[in-house]
Amino acid sequence: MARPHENPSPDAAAPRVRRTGHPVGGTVPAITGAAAPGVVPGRSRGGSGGGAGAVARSRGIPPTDARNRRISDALEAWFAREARDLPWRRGRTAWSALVAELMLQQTQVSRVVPAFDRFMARFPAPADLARADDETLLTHWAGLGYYRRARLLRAAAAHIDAVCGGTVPRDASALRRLPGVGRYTAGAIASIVFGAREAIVDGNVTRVLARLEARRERADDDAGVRWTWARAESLVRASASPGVFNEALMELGATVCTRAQPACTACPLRRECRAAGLEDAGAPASIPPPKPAAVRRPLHIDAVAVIERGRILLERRPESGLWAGLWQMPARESAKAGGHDALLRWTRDHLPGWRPAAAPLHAFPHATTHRAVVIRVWRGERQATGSGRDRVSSDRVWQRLTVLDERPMSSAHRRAIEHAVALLPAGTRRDRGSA
DNA sequence: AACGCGTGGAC
DNA sequence: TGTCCAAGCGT
Repeated sequence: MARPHENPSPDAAAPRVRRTGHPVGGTVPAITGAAAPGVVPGRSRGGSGGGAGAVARSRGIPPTDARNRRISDALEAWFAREARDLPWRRGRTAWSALVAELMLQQTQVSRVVPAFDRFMARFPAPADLARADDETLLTHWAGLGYYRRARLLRAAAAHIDAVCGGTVPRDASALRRLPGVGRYTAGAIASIVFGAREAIVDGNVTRVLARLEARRERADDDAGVRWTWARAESLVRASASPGVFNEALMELGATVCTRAQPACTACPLRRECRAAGLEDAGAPASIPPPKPAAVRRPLHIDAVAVIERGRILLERRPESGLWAGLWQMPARESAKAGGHDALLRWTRDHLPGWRPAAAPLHAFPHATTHRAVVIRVWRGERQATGSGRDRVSSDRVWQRLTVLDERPMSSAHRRAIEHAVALLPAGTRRDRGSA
């Protein structure tokens, strides 16, 4: 796991530092070691430092400031005790953090855990990823969804390799110039890896802060987003260690202040939480209100399983759109369900020499965020057209069934193929040597 | 600036 | 079971 090159994280071990019962308001040991070179100064903590802070204290700290400090102290102390042991928190470097953050965009931790170490082992430095071909790249991203992120990460790696001398930038503004790195990701890396006093807002933070201040409205719109970022910024200004605070805020949302059943009795912010004090029963769980259901457009996919001598015919999807660049069985796609006749016409044009069997082998639904997909799998039958070897266009391949996992595919299409192979006669599955 | 982009956990 | 949504970003 040691990744000795480039950007060792100053506070990689921060959550694990000894916190022998420091009460809220005490100084935070060691994690301020994140105040390494290049850190945005921000507010210094704990001491009786001169300047405006001391003046403010002598006149009485504004309530919001005191509250912000209580919140950030309690949260950081909680995180020091309760932080989960996650792969990207071990031996963290800026590169490993960048990989983790891209993978974690709109993706749950449990999905990323198995993929992360494989990816890092294959691409230990930006230069390794910058040179990767599509197949290798997407294979290592398989199952994570939102495959465009993989290409953006590769583009970021290429930028780092070519423009930044192989080193991940330190500033949020420089990080934001990397493909795939937006406001959240830049702030996360700048703060968590480099200790910069940058705020972050993700889904967890949005929910936690709305509950903390009993802000009942959804924060999707412009005003809501502005409010959330402003609140996050005021808290990170008060925090002892911005990176620890930011990670703790997300962790709280992921493990305690969850969407449906928040564990308020276990929450370190219970005393500060304004939703917890609301009259209506179960108030925190009702914030924010659910978003109205989005319409899912139907998509019907009729895939033809063309299998011979232990090989299956695969085609590559277009470079943009759904499942961009991934492999699948030759398939007809349409907004409305088509019958056998429609598929037969389609195969005449797109799959000469083959035709679909009379009835599908299998059919199953698959939902994406915006689509209600129905996939039907048909067995491909030889047409008696006599000619020799089929012409296979450049974006199609005969793929050996024994090494199917070499081809990056969506989960949906991989499942379709597994069904097809399982249901076919054993003879067609057998590999009869080379050819 | 609204929309497209995957997959599966949780309830 | 259907529904919401998760360490968002690019266009």
